[in-house]
Amino acid sequence: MRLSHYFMPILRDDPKEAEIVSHKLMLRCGMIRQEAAGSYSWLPMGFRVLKKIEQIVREEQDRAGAIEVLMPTIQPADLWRKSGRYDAYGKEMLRIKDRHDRDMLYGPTNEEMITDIFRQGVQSYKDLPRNLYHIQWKFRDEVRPRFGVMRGREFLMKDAYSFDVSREAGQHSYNKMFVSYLRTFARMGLKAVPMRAETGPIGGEDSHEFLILAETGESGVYFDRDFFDMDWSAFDIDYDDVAAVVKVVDDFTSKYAATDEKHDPAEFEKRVSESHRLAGRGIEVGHIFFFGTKYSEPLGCEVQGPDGKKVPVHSGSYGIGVSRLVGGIIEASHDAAGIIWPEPVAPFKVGLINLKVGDADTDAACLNIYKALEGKGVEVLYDDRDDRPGAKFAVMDLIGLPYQVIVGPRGLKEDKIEIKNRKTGARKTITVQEAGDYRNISDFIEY
RNA sequence: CGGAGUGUAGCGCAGUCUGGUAGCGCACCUGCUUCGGGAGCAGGGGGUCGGAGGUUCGAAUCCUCUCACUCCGACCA
Repeated sequence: MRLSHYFMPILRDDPKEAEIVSHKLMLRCGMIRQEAAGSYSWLPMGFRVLKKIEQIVREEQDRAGAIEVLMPTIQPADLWRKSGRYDAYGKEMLRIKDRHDRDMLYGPTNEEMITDIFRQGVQSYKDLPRNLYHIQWKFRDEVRPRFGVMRGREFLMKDAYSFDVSREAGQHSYNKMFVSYLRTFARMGLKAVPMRAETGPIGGEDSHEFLILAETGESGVYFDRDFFDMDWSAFDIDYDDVAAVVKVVDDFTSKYAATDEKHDPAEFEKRVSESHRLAGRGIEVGHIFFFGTKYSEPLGCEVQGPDGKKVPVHSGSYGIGVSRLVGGIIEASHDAAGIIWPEPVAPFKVGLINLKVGDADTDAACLNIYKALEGKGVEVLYDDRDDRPGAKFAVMDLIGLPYQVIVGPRGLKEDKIEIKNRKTGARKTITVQEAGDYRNISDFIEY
């Protein structure tokens, strides 16, 4: 993409309304624009990141055996009247009437609907287990939205719902989601620590929150520093291997980790040596629940067992805050100059900086590099605007693409171009010859 | 939902107390000089002051109502 043709309204100063760093940076980079309290338009830069995160979530859900569906944002109230939650949900639920004066609502969640879908489609234990998920916009009319996309009213969320024939099978479904969450967040460059959570008003038998560390997190967290030394990437696991899945879950739940709600200082001191005790703040990016039959019994969500009798299914629900993750990743990965995107979610991999637009040699070199990278499938944002070098550097650092390829007349005189790693600041210089007249430039960009 | 505050140019703000017909910085446009870490000079365009009503010869400024947004608290992915 050529920057001269792109839509990326950069702000030089922090907008007044933004409190936290991710909100400021997202506005300054032109990733989002606020349309109403807690409701945002996603501009091209932000949209690209959102889509990448969504896709990683999708791939890992699929890999763990979940099946994607899509349910509407606008739901009939009747469904919620049946579950008794239409009145219970309160003002957080946005209620709407259609032209026939029927009560509708903008879904704050889809539990009722997915349960209905499941009941209609599954009658026999032979059809279990199943895990259905969707990635959809939801609306909760929060009293006080804030922190940009971290706590908006409209937000993109992945919800999965598992249905199993027995407690043991349900636990395995829960464990699979647990492991898939580790994989999902690790792929985004995050260490999301699983912490035992209050099941809260939703209730159920088991629940874990996944939190990433950030100063602006909404929860206090206490955990064993061993988490940082664990291998977060080696879960190339066979999800059907029950024992292997259990082992990973056990590994990650054996260490102490708790939010302030569940924190027990005495236990913390007992289980974790002083030098390993870490305390900080965390942002919740995922939350999983195992309900058992808590909901299926009252809702009559049953299947016919081998003996012909109806048995309530064991269910679980699993959420990931997709839009929230955009802000969360920035909170966890930025510096004074701007965002530092982890490569898998970066809007572009490479920022190509033409330091002297209009200089024939520089223009030609940049164009060659641009074409070579695009030809190799490397996403590149080419700053071909007629602007001063300093401004270009500042903008490129601000938007935080992982690598910058810097080309100017001064370097080209010696047949040299420069590659900078945004995260480490490391720079290396390569010659045009080394890059095979730019054709192999992608080989020199570290991945 | 309680408390506090703010709405003036794309962004950040001054002007409001003490009414006289809107200003600054950045951004933007033109030209010249500059050009490896947010350049300099000169010239220029853009707002009717959140909205409605009222007071007044005259309202960004005073009064009434209203809408929106922000912050603190309680709540929450």
